[in-house]
Amino acid sequence: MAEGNRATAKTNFIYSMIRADLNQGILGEMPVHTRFPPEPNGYLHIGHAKAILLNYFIAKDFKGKFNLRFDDTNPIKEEQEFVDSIIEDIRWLGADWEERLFFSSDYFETKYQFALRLIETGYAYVCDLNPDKIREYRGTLTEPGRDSPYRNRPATENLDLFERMRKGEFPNGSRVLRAKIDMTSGNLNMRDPVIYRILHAHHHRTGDKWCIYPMYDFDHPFSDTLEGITHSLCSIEYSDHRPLYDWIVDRALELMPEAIKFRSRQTEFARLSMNYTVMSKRKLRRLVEEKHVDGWDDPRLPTIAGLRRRGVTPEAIVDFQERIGVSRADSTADLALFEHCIRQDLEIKAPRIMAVIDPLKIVITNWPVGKTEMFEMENRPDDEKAGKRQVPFSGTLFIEREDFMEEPPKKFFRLAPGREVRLKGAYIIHCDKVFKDKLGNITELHCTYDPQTRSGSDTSGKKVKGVIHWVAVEHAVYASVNLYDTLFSVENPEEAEEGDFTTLINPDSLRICTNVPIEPSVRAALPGSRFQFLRKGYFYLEPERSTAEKMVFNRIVQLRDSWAKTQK
RNA sequence: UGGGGCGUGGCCAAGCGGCAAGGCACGGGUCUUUGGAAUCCGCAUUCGUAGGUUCGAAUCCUACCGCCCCAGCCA
Repeated sequence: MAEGNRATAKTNFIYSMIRADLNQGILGEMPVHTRFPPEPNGYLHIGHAKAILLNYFIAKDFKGKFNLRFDDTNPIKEEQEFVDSIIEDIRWLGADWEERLFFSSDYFETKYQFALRLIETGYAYVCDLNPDKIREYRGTLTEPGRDSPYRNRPATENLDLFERMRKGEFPNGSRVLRAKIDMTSGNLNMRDPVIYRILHAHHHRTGDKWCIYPMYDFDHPFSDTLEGITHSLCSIEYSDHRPLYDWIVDRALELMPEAIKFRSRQTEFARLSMNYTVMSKRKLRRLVEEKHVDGWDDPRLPTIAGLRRRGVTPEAIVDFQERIGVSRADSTADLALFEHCIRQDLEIKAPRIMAVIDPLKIVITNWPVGKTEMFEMENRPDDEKAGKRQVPFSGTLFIEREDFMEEPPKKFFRLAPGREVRLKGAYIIHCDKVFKDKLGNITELHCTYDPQTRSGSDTSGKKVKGVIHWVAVEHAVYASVNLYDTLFSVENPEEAEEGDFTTLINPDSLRICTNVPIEPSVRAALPGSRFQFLRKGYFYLEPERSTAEKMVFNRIVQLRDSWAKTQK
């Protein structure tokens, strides 16, 4: 999609809605303004990336603004550590909030003033019911609730009580401030929702200044109006909260118009699910805490930190986000689509290099002893500008164990006794002899090369179907390679019972190969760079864990493998 | 038995009364010194089901079915 056309070309329901809003002029002079409102109580995952990028690109496409605002209204669960990691992740994704980094807690005083006005005008009251009683009075899904006995407390008394709540005169849980709406509403959220609670807790930003904290339903819409958020996007489960959102916005417009920049509105969209992984915070936390994975940034996790450590690029995530689309229907994105996006991005970025994951030694018996020949190989097919590199070839080589079969099935184009293959960029070899240990394991192959088949100047006229990669033994650099696969072996681990979902973990989700021979040009690789190991996949030179002595590569994604498919 | 949503091919997703976009996946061909990439072709007579309105319905109406969310002083 051409840049600049996105605002008019995108067909999802949110873009359509914004276009309609613009056409009807309901934004007035306001720019389209979105925000991402994370609670700093955990790590971000790819589902959050969908929301972040959706909000960010809407602002960008409509030449509007995008805010980052931390929803930090519950000091018990929130920590600065998460603020830092969230900022790092969003920045890495490329969503730019410019100078608009905010915290809900920035507005605590204004919110308190707003609450005071709600009380003065009879829209809110202090309720002394304890949590159990509040629940009891709320009724059930099918039965209406009953009015709290404190519902008609005089405003002056409410004001006094609320001010004393702020001063810290009452213990946690003893009283709350409630909006006076409708205890018989079919929507539980409208049955006089609690909007302030007493919490004697240290807040990561405001310290001990407050001992009452606003609830999400009160806080969020009000913060949106203060920031001039025109389109407040959230996930489907908040649909039921929309009437309350509107109620708060309307009260703000009515009682505190001087502080309000816009009559913000909420729009919900379906959150992202993906197969072969879990996204729920509880399950992710268990995986980390029970050490099923190596921390929040384990490359098998769908966390942004995990994807980054695995080597996935932000561009691939953006592409994925664009392709999955946005709607209100529950949906599960296919891992295959994500992998496609990753490959497509790396296909044009990653230089090729040869590495042999599971080495089998071969000896070229007619190769002059001690001779090394250099071959010039392209860093990227289809792109000469990517340059070339020198790759040494000699008489003892490693090839991939799976590229040889003693008794090849039909359609197997690689090496087998008496058969020929081309060693990529070098010569065609013929397999003469197979050596085995006493257990019958193949230990070595003896082959002969055909001098006339030199790559680029082949005069033999030979045509071989198979081309395999290789590494010269005496020139190899040995690295550690982490082969990652899906963390779960079933498509929908999220549907499993919380109690036993860990039994669904894929036992082969990580295979560590500690001595993988790689062609010597890898020595020049910069930490954080990505390569395509020819025929094997895309790999990331992990900067954090690589040392001067040993490079550590993570497999980002495998190449498509139509041979593996035909084998099935 | 309350309220709010959603149902278009295996997975996403356009479509908004004029006769089913696109992507991924899948199947097949071409090309290829990556069984990669590229490229071409195929892939829903049908839109949860049943009725109705209409010359004409995925789109409008009615009923039914299925799935998801809501009873935190979490967000």
